[in-house]
Amino acid sequence: MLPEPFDLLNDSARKCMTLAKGDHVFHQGDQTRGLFFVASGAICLTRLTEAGALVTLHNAVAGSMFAEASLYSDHYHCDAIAVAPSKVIRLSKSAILLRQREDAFFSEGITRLLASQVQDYRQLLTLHAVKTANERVFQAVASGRLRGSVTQLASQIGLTKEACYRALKELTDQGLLSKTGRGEYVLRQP
Amino acid sequence: MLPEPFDLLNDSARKCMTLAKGDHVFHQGDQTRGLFFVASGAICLTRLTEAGALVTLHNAVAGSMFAEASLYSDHYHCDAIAVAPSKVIRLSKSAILLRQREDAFFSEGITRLLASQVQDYRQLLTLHAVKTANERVFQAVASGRLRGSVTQLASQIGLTKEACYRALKELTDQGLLSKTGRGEYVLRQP
DNA sequence: AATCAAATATGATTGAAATCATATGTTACC
DNA sequence: GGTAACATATGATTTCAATCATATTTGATT
Repeated sequence: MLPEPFDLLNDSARKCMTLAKGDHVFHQGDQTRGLFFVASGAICLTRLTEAGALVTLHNAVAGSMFAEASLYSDHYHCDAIAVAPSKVIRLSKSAILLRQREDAFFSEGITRLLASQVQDYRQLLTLHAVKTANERVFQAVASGRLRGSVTQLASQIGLTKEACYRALKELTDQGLLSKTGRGEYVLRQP
Repeated sequence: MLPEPFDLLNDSARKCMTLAKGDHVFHQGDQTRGLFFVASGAICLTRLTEAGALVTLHNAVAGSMFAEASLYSDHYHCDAIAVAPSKVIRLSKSAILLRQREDAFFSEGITRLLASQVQDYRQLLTLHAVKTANERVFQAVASGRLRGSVTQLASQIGLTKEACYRALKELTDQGLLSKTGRGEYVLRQP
């Protein structure tokens, strides 16, 4: 359930929390107690800047983590609020830092996880820079991003679901994509 | 010049390379020799997918790094090509992996760097999801992204420079931003 | 001082995707 | 078996940012 290498941590390092919509996971300024995995629901991270503006930093959805950087600071620098009924797992900061010092394999696992997240986010940003909907959807499919629903793809790549459906249709008409029996889209082999 | 913790590496672990536009830093499939820092110019990372489509993974600009994840694989999984005359510094994979094993402070520095990159990319993606140009520019300024030129800001947040200039003007007219004597934009204090 | 490149700044026009609307198909659950 | 929720699908209309055009200002280079 937890992504590597956090699956290696024993149960005492994990604290499950059930949240109603609107509940805080933590507040800006709270002492850091660990990082989090979203088991279900969604968590929104917002920060009140010095100038008084509310800035959204991240919307963490089921299956993803948040507050990794809290490992290296004493206080959370944003609010984490459930935007839907959610379950999150807190991974103890002290347990992680201890394990990281004692277990090189675990430590490398964290670095590896973060490096692959960086890669993925960069690719997503690059994808967002593609101007036309057709080309964007094509690149997204080509890089294997269409696994869940079209709606999920749409929100990932910064288009509406309608625009995605239309692009998929046009790309199929142009022969760049083809649809399998099970309704999946794949690249057309030249 | 190099970001922490790579500034700690001694000279023998750094290899400077000067590239003409179009030169390859490495090819997909090459043995990994390290990760890279872009001193000047710009490097584009592209991958040829199994299905034969060319996907851009990242555009690395001056001051940023690329191929961090190559630390954990034997072969580069993309091409890195200079899109302008560039200087890059290669940081030796073996030196990094060795140092990482022997120096906990160095190892933590890498994790810290990657964690803050993850944070930053996430925030940028969140920013890209903001629908209107005015709100997007406001959030960008509120989170301190307007340091360089407006043109740089524009490409970061996925707008044209014209749209940015217009948004800055409208936000100023609305009293949400104000312009300092030196032409800098700051949040209007309420 | 002259020249060139880039940043700043706006106006006019266009176009592509968002929005709104609607219909059917598919699961899942009481 | 009914209905509620969501995914798929596509047409009509609107809107906002992209594009194109142009001018001034600033900064660097010779």
